[in-house]
Amino acid sequence: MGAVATKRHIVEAADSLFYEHGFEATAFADIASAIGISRGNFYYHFRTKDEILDAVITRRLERTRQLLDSWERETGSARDCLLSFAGMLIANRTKIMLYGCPVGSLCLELAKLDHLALGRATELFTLFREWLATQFATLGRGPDADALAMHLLMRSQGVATLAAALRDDGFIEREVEAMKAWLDAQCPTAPGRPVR
Amino acid sequence: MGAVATKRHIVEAADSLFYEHGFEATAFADIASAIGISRGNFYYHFRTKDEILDAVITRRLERTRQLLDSWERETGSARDCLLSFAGMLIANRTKIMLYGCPVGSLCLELAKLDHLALGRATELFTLFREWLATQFATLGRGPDADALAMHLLMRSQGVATLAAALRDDGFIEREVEAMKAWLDAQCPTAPGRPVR
DNA sequence: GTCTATACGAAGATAGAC
DNA sequence: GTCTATCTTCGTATAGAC
Repeated sequence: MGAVATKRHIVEAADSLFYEHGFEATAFADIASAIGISRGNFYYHFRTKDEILDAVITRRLERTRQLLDSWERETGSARDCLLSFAGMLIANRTKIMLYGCPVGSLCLELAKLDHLALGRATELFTLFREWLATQFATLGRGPDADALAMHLLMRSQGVATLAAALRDDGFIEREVEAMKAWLDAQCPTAPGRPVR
Repeated sequence: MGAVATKRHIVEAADSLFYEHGFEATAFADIASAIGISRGNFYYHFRTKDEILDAVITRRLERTRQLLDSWERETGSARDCLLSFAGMLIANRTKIMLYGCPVGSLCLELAKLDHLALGRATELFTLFREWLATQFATLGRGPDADALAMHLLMRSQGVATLAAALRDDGFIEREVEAMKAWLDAQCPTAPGRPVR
């Protein structure tokens, strides 16, 4: 197998395992056995575990950008973009009920470890934050755009954490509905919206 | 030093360290050096690390019950009780910005570790959930009491996680104000509330 | 009750053969 | 590039002296 392919396999497996079991709890042996290589082979591609973490965060940033781009391409309006964000909680609910949000849980773990990579992991939040703010600004909420983006991010984090703790999928559905109702109330130009 | 006192010191130190650095990342050596005993002395009081975790959760449950009781004693109404809950995010904001919520972050870590103690840690959420629901029921929101309690819990979790990731204390203040405004809108009998 | 000394295993990291 | 073998450190846990 080529070096590029193996390296990609390592990062893909590490990405999943860091999400499902945490960064610290994931050993090289776990990643190695998941993709069928030896532990020793690791160090040809990465010198330290921190380098793998950095590659995982970089991969997540790239994939998140692609996801946000696809939402913009595939939906007709900023309002639909915001609904796509809320829908992510439903689409990923099986894993969220088991492991929470991959971004939030990683940031929390790195914060407790006082790990230098926390800043890079937080970029994932910043990416969502600025994209969401852009959508709200498009909807005429320019002055409040960032606060509204943070509020929506906050709610997604709360739903993910509580769903993982209580293992309750009905809760996710109810809160996503409430989130969409809140979004409707924030979109002054949306059709069918009751005027305040 | 007496056995009871030493045992209490161990649990107190473990409680703090599990919160600040995580359960797995905290070694016996860390707890031992924090309270000035030897590692070996540990096993006179606890046989395994899991036993310490159990004692920590039990301690947190007891202290949470005391906290909720004190809120009921010291405030005049169910509405004030709910405001006390929201105020907890302000009172503990320094630590929340560094480590998130002690309940949510512990549950997330135990979920990823597939640890048996997750159920016990979740009891902490259940304790808050039922107490909050009781307050909402007192305010005449009986049919929605549990959903309202879950919504408030959800928001507290979202605020704590995002505050820890972004290390932003202004964000906590803004979201707590929004939380209080939401609470006002949920209290039909509260004085000064604008009627919908 | 608390200590020192130590056994044991797990995990990150390295060396060198193929 | 990938492997096996090995080094080293660390962390849980145990044994036994004081």
